[in-house]
Amino acid sequence: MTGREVRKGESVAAATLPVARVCVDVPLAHLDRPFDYLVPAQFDEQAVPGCRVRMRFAGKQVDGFILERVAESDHDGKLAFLGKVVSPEPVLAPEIAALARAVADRYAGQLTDVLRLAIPPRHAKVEAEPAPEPAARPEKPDAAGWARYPRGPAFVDAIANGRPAHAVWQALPGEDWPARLAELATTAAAGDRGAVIVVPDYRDVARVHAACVALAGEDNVVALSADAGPAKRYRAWLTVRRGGARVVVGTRASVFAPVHRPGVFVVWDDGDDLHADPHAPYPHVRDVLIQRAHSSGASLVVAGFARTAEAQLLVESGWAPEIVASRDELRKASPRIISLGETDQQLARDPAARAARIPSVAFEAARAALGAGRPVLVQVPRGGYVPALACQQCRGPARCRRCAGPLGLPASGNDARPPTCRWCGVADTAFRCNTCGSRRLRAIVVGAKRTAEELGRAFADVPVLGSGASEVLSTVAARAALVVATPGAEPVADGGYGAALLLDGWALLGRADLRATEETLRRWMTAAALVRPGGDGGRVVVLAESAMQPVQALVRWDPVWHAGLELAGRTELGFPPAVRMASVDGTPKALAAFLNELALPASGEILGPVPIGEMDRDGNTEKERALVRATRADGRALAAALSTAQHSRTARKEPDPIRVRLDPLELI
DNA sequence: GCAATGAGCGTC
DNA sequence: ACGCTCATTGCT
Repeated sequence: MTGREVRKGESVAAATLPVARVCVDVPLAHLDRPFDYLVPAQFDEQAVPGCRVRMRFAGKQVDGFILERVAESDHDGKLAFLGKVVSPEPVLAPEIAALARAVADRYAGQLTDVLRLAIPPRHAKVEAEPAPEPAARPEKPDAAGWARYPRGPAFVDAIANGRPAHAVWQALPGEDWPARLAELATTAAAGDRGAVIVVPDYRDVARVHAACVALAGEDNVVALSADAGPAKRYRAWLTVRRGGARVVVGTRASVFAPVHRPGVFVVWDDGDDLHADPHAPYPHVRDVLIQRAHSSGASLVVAGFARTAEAQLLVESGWAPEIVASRDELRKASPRIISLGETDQQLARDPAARAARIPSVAFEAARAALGAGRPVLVQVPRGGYVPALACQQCRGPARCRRCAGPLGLPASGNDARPPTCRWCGVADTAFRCNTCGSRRLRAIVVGAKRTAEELGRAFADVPVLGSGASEVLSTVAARAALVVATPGAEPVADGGYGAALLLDGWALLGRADLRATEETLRRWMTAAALVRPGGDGGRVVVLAESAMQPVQALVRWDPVWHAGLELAGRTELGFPPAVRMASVDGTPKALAAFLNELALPASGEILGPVPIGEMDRDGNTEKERALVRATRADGRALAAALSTAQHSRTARKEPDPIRVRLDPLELI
C-alpha cells in the first residue's frame, strides 16, 4: 500500500530514524552520492531501506531508492520531506546496493545507472500478488560428471560445504555443460545457498533452466531473460528477491539477481561479447561476478570450452585454480580435427562439391557423417553474400581506388556484377592491386546464403537447414541434414553432429581487432564441441592455415595454451587484461579539456587522441578518442580520476558529453 | 530610481 | 517543473 502524498507544512518527521539516505535518479555525475530526506511520520512503516521513493529534488519530482534509515543527517542545510513511498517492497537488497556502488566505481560510472540494470521496472499488479512459498531444499545431486576433471569433485565439495572457492573451467568437447552447471547450482541450493548462472543468450537460458529444474525442482529455479514481457520478468525477479527460489539462470542482467545467501556464481562462455552490457557504465558479467563473489563470500566459476585472456589472468595470478580434464579424457571426448590451408586444399573430384568450393577432405567427412544418418554442421561467417575481396596474388585486401574503402560484391545472385566499394559505393570494373599490380580478385569469405545454396546442390538428397540472424534453431534431430549456421547460432544436435565444417576462418582471422584470434578459436571450439567424439566417427575440418596459432590450438584442443599466448601478447602490448585501460570519446575540444584536468595515478598514460567516425564538410573531425591506461594496481585510482573529471564537467554544465568506457571489448 | 518581468540555476 | 537570485526592461 502506498501512503498519501505529503502536503506542504503538514508533515512531522518519524519518531525514530527520521532521516532517509536516498539515491536520487538524476543523470549528473557530480550528484552521484546519497541525499538526506526527512521521513514523514505517516510513511515510517513503509519507508524501509531498499524501497522506491519519489521526492522533490532541485524543484523536480524524481525517483530514487532509500539506501538506509539513520538518526541524524550530516547535511548542514534544511532537509526536505520524502514526497511519497512508491512501494514498501525493498527491491534494493543491501548486498546489491553495495555491489552496484562497487561496479559504478570500477567503471567510472554512476550508481543510478547500475541500479537501472540491476532492478527491473516495477509492475504494480505483480507486486500485489502474494509472495510464493519458499521452495523446499533439493536433495544434494549426484555430481559424478565432474569426476572427469581432476579438481572437479573437490570444487563440488567446496560448494557443498559452503567454502568459497574460485575456478576457471574448460569443458571437454561434447560436455553436457548445462547438466554440470545445474549440479553446481543444486549442490549450493541443497545447502540452502543461492546460485546464479549467467549465460550469453536465451537459448542457453532455456537449456540450463531445464537442466536445473530436473535437479533442483521447478519451484527452486527462475529464468531471467530480457525477452520475457515486463510482468513475467518482474514476477520472476520478485520471486528471487522474496526468497522463493534459490537458483537463477539468466542473461547478463542477472549478475545482479538478488538471490538470498549466494553460494555460487557462474559465467558460461565468458568470451561471448553478449556478456558486455551495452548500457552505461558498460559492465562485464565476468568482472561483476568476480566483485560479487569476493564481497559476498560465494564461489565463482568462469567457464567455457575456450579460455579468454582474462580467465587466463585469473589462473596465472593464482586467484582461480583451473579445472581441466586430463589429456586422456580429452582424447576420448574430442572429435578428430584437421585443418586445411589454401595450399593443402585439394578440391573434390565430385563436380558438385567442386562447384561448392569444398575441399575433398571436407566433402568426404560430410558425406561419411550423412551416410551414417548424422547431421553435419557448417559454420559460415555472418552476412549474406561474399562480404569482402582480396588480391588473388598477394592476399592483401582489395581497396577502392577512390577512397581506399574495402571492395565487396553486391548482395545478389548474379556474379557478373562488378566489385563495389562498401564505403563510397563506386563500382570498380578494372581492379588492379595497389601492392603487387595483380588484376585478379578472390573472395575472402563465402557468405552463409551462398554456401547453403551450393552445399545443397552438392548433397542433393539432404535437407539444408539454416540457423542465423533471421531464424535461429535451438536443436536439430539425429538424422542426415546439413545445418548451415553463423557463429553463435549453432543448434545443438541430438546425439551430436557427425561432422563440422568450419568455413569462416578467413573472415575471422583477417580482422584487425585485438581479440580476433581469441574470438575465432572460441567460435570454432563452440561449434566443434557439438560434434561426436572421434571414436564415434566425429570429424571437424577447419579451412585455415595450420601454421596459425588458433588453428593449432583447435587441432590439439588446447585452449589453455592459446590463452597463455594471448595473455603474453597483451602484456607485451600493454593492453587489457594486463593493464587497466579506458577509452574516452568526445568532441576534440571537450576531450582535450577532459584529458587536461585528468589527475592520473603514477602509472597513468594517455594514448592519442585520434579521430574516430566520419568527418564533417570542412574535413574537421567531429569526434576523437583517447585511450588512457594504468597498471592494474592503479586501476581504482584510474577510475576515480576519470569519475572526478566527469564530476567537474557536469558541475560546470559543460554541454558536450564525454563517454568513458573501462576495458572495452573493442580496442583498435 | 524603482517595480515588474524573465532567464538562469541549485539540487538534502 | 519549484522558488530563488539577478539582470533587463519599462515607467515616473
